[in-house]
Amino acid sequence: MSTRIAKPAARMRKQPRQARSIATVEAIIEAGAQVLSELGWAGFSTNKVAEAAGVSIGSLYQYFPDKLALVEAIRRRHFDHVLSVISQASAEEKPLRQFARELVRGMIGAHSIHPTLHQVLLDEAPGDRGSRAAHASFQARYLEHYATAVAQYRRRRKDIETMARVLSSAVEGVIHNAARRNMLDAPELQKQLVELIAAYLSGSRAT
Amino acid sequence: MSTRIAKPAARMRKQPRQARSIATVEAIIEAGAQVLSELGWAGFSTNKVAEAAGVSIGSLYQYFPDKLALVEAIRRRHFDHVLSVISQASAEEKPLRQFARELVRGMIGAHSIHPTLHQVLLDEAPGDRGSRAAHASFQARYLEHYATAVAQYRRRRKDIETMARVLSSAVEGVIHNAARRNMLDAPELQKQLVELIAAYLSGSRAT
DNA sequence: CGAGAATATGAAGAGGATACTCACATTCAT
DNA sequence: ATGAATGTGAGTATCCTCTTCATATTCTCG
Repeated sequence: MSTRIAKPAARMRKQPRQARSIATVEAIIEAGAQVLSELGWAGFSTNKVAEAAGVSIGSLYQYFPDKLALVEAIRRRHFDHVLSVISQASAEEKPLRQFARELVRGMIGAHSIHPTLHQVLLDEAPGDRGSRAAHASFQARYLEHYATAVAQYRRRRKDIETMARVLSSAVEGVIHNAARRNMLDAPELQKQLVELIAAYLSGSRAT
Repeated sequence: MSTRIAKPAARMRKQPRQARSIATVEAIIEAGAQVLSELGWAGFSTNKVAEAAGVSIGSLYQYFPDKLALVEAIRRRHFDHVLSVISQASAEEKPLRQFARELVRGMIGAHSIHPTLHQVLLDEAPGDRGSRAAHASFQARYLEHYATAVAQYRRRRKDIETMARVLSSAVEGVIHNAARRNMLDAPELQKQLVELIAAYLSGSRAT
């Protein structure tokens, strides 16, 4: 923990001071995540978010200077969540299969509320201005957690970074796909995903 | 009427009869794929496509009755391509690693021109009424090819369908992710993807 | 050649969203 | 009670969008 960046609290026009406004801001972010997940970036409009939050459009602009600041807040919250999940799964040393199980369980949990939010945030929603740095930082820390896990079960020092990339995107691909088909809860799918991770990390001797 | 449309190659307002118009239609579809891949569904407008194709907007509507018919044509062409790649890789019986290598090579080839087209087509672009059936048919045949490959290298009959789903979405996830970062050509990534497939299909003996 | 069919053009219409503001109302803390 | 914090939503201005149509160009074929 070298660079301790205290929460810049996201670009806000005004800081909510009372409990009422804190709840409002929270409702807006939550509704924003929902709209983004369900309608995608193309259907993400400030008016729609305000309506979904049960709040007037004016209230939204009371705290978020513009649309992008809102996306930024949503992104931050979601990424923090995902990061904590991975961080926990790869925390202590533990048997490979246990790591895989915890990772899968956590990732599924992180995606089951807003199933496609993650992909929309990564693929569709534009990131610009000051968010580029934060975004890169998230990606780096995200991969780093995977890398430490990979390093733990794999000897070769060489391809660890590439393996982390491959593993993380494979896991995301499976979860994203399952989310689209409402199959996130299917236990046999979860089991097979665990198998995939374990098989890859333990290596194969196949012909 | 006896206007029997043998194979509605796509819902077209007019059939191109001369070489010139065939080239125009081709240019429109190609430009459409490009725009869709680069700007996503949100940035996919008929005017933009026409401009990218070096053709007037009028020409576009000469052959495609509306926007959706154009997406449909793009989708059809791309899916046909992908299907042929997988079909070829899983055709004859061959050693596991060879299958994996051919699959990876083919999938990367199919994505290297319009890197994110596949995902946009699956996730963002809406499917109109008539395309639902075609879309489902594609998904079924797509999975079936994976399933035959899985069945070939795996004994257990039980989870084959689930395994096919997991494998296909994992491969897509890795490729999609690599495409976003312009890393589709990185040989170590290709190699690791092959490893992932081989490891999963040959099973693990991990603790 | 020349007539009619095929193909190409792009300005313009009609419409719908959209992000965002502002003048004012309500509720809070002290 | 009084000012600060919070909430409202009709309205504005702008930007695009899809699609048409009357016209111009190019081709085919007898």
